[in-house]
Amino acid sequence: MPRAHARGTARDRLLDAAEELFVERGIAATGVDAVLGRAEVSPATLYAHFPGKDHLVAGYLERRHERWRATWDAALERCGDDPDARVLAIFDALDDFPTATSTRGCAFLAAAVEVTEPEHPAYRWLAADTHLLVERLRSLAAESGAAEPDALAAEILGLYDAALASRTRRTVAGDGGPAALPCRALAAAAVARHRAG
Amino acid sequence: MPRAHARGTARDRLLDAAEELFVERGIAATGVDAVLGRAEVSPATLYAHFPGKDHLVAGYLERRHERWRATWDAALERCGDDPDARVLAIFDALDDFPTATSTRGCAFLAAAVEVTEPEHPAYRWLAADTHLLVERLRSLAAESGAAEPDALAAEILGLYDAALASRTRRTVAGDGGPAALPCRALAAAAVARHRAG
DNA sequence: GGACTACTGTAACGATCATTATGATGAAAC
DNA sequence: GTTTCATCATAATGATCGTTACAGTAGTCC
Repeated sequence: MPRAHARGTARDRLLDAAEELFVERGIAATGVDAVLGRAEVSPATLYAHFPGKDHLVAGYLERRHERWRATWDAALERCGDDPDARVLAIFDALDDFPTATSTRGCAFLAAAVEVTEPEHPAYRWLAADTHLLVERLRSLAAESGAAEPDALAAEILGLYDAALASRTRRTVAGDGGPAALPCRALAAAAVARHRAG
Repeated sequence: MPRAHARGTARDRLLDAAEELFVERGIAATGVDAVLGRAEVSPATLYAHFPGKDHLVAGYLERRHERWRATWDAALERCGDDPDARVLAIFDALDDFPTATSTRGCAFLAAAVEVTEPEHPAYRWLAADTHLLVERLRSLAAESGAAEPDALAAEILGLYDAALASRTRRTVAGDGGPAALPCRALAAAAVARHRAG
C-alpha cells in the first residue's frame, strides 16, 4: 500500500490541489508547478498518473462531476416521494456541495471558457454536466406534473445558473453586486405555475 | 492621417481581432501572434498602442463595455416613457448587441475566469459591467413601481445571466442542451408580480 | 535478503510566448 | 524636399512552462 502521506494518496492530493487552484485562479493561469507544490508531489509522480496537464484537468472535472451527482442524489433521497420537493432538491444540493462557499460561479461553465476544443480530454465533462442537469431536471419536472416539463426544466436550470453567476458578480463587484436571489422560492413558484397553467 | 488600410486604424483592428479571438478561444489560449495575424498589424505597432497584452485585454473589455452601454441606451430610447418596457429593454439590447449570435456566454463573466487578480488592468471592467447592470436595473425597477426594486433588479439580472449561460450550455452540450428560456416574458411577469405584491 | 512498487528531489530539455530591437517604407506636414 | 510619424517585416531575447530524465529512498511481498 502506497501511503506514508497524511493527506491521502498522491493521485487524490493532485486532484485536490488541481481543483482548488483551477477554481481559484483559472486553469491556464495555474502552472503544473503550483499544483505539484500544493499537492506535495513530484513531477514524475504526476506524469505516472496522468499523461499530461490536459488529463489532470479532465480528472478534476470528472471527479467534480461525480461529486456533484452524489450530492444531488443525497438531496433527492432526503425528499422521499414528494415530487415538488424533488424538483427543488437541486438548490439543497447547491448548499450542500463541498466548496459551496466558492466565490466563483459554475466550475464547468468556467472550464468551458478555457477548454474550447472538442478534442480536449476534459471537453466531454463539460457536456456531461449540462446533460446531467437537463435530463434530470426534465424527469423531475415531468414527475411533478408539469404540463411542459422541458420548459419548467429550463426555468429551474436558469435559476441555478443565475445563482452561480451571481456569486461571480458579487466577487468582482464587491459592494456593488446584486441582491441575493431567492432561487428556491422562485423555483417553487415556477413549479406551481407550470402545474396550474 | 495614418490610413492605407481598408479595415480602419491599427488600434481598431487590434481590438477587433482581440475581441473575436478572446471570445472564441479564451484570453490565455490566444497568443499575441494570433491577434497580430488577424489584425494584420506588426508587433511594434501593438506595443506602441498598448503597454502589453494585459492592457490589450483591458482595452477589449472597455470597448465592449461601452458598446453594451450604448446598445442598452438605444433600446431604452425606443421604449419612450413606458416604465414596464424600460425594465425589459435589457433583453432587446441582448438581441441587438453585435455578436449577439455568440455561442458563448457573458464576455465579462468569462473574462472573470481568467482575470482573477484585482491588480490586472482589465479587472476594473469586470466590476464596471456588474455595476452598470445592478445600478441601472435598480433604477428602472424603482421607476416601474416595484415595492422592492433591489429584489426585482436581482431577478431581472438573474434572467439575463441565465440567458447567457444557456448559450454556453447549448454550445457544449449540442443536442442535449436546455430548451430556450422565454426571458422577456418571465421578466414581464416578475415586474407585474413586484408591483402587485 | 532481494525484487518490486510508489514515490522523492533536482536538473535539464524543448517548446511556446510576450516583448524588444532593427532597419525600412510610405504618406502627410511644413 | 525634408522632416515627421505611423506603420511594416523579421529576427532575437528572455522568461515561463509542460515534460522528461536520473539517481535515490522507504516500505511491501515472497
